[in-house]
Amino acid sequence: MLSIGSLSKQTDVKVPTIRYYEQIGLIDPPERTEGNQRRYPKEALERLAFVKHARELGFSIETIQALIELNNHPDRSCTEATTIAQEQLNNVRARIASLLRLETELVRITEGCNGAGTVSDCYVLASLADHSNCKTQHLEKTSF
Amino acid sequence: MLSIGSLSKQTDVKVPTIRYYEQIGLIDPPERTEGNQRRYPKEALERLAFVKHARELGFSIETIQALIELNNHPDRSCTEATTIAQEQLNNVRARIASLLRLETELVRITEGCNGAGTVSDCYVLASLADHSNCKTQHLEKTSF
DNA sequence: TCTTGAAGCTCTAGTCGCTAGAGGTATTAT
DNA sequence: ATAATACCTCTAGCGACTAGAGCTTCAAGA
Repeated sequence: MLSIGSLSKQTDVKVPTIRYYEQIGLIDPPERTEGNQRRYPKEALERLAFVKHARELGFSIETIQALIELNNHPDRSCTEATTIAQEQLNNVRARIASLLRLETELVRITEGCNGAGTVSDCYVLASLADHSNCKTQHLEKTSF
Repeated sequence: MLSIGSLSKQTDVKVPTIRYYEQIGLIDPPERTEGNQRRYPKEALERLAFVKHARELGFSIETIQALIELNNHPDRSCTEATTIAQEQLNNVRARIASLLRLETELVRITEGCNGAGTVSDCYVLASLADHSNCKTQHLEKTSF
C-alpha cells in the first residue's frame, strides 16, 4: 500500500492534484488508515499514469473520464476509443494550424521594425493597431 | 458618441468583455449619460481594436497593458515593443513545437488501432496507459 | 406623450485544471 | 518521548472571460 506522497513521487503527479482527481471522480477513493490517511493499492499507479499521460496528450478531463469508462468494459468494441483519439488529433492539428498563422503574423510584425525608432512610428505597435495589414485570418479560438 | 452595444458590434468584442476590460483597467472608463450608461468617443474603437488584435495574436492581458503603456509615451524608443513581440513569437514557436510532438504521438496511437477489436486489446487505450512507447517527450506545459 | 421592447446597468457566480495557504492531525525515525 | 515530516480538510485564487438575476434607461412607433 502506498501513501499519497509515494504515489505522487512515483507518478510525478502532485499531491493536491491527486486529491483533486479523486474529488472529481477521475480516480477511485482509496482506503484510509485509522488516522484517515489515504492508502493506495499498486493498481492506482497504473490508473494515475494513464490519466497523466492522457493529460499530457491534451485530452480534457471529461474525455479521460469517457476513456476510463470504456476501459471498464473490456468486451466492448474499441471503435469509440479510436474515435476519441482521432478527434483529439484533429483538435491538435487545428491548434497547430492556428498557431502557424499567428507565427506568420508575428514574424511580419517583428521583422518590420528594427527597434531603432521611437514609439510614435513603431511598426510593431502600428501593426497591432491595424488588423487590415494581416495576410492571414488568425482567429481568436487559440486556447486549449 | 457610441453606446457599448455599437462599440461591441463594430469591434466584434462582446459587451461583457468590454466591461471586463474596463474593470481591469485595459481600456479607459468612458463618460456616462445621465442615466449612467456608457458613451464612448470614436478613439475607443481604435483602442479596443488594438486590444482585440493583440489578444488574437496571443498576447496576455498583462503584456497588452505594457504595450498600451508604451503607446502612451510616443517619444520613447520602440526597442521594448519589439522585444515583447519577439518574446511572443518565441512563445508561439515553443507551443507549435510542443503540439507537433503531441501530433506525432497521436498519429502513432490512432494508426496502431483499426477499431476492429475489443477494448481489452485496444491499442489506443494501451498506449495511453503506457508512456514508455512514446517516441517523443511531450511535456505537460501545453496550455496557453 | 405614452408605451413597449430592446439595450443598458451592477453584482455574483461559474468555467477549467489545477495550485497555494491556513490551521490542524498522523505517522515515522531517532 | 520527541520532533520532523507528511498528511488531512477547507477555502480561495489564477486567467480571461461568460452567464444570469434583477433592475433601469433609452429610443422608436402609435
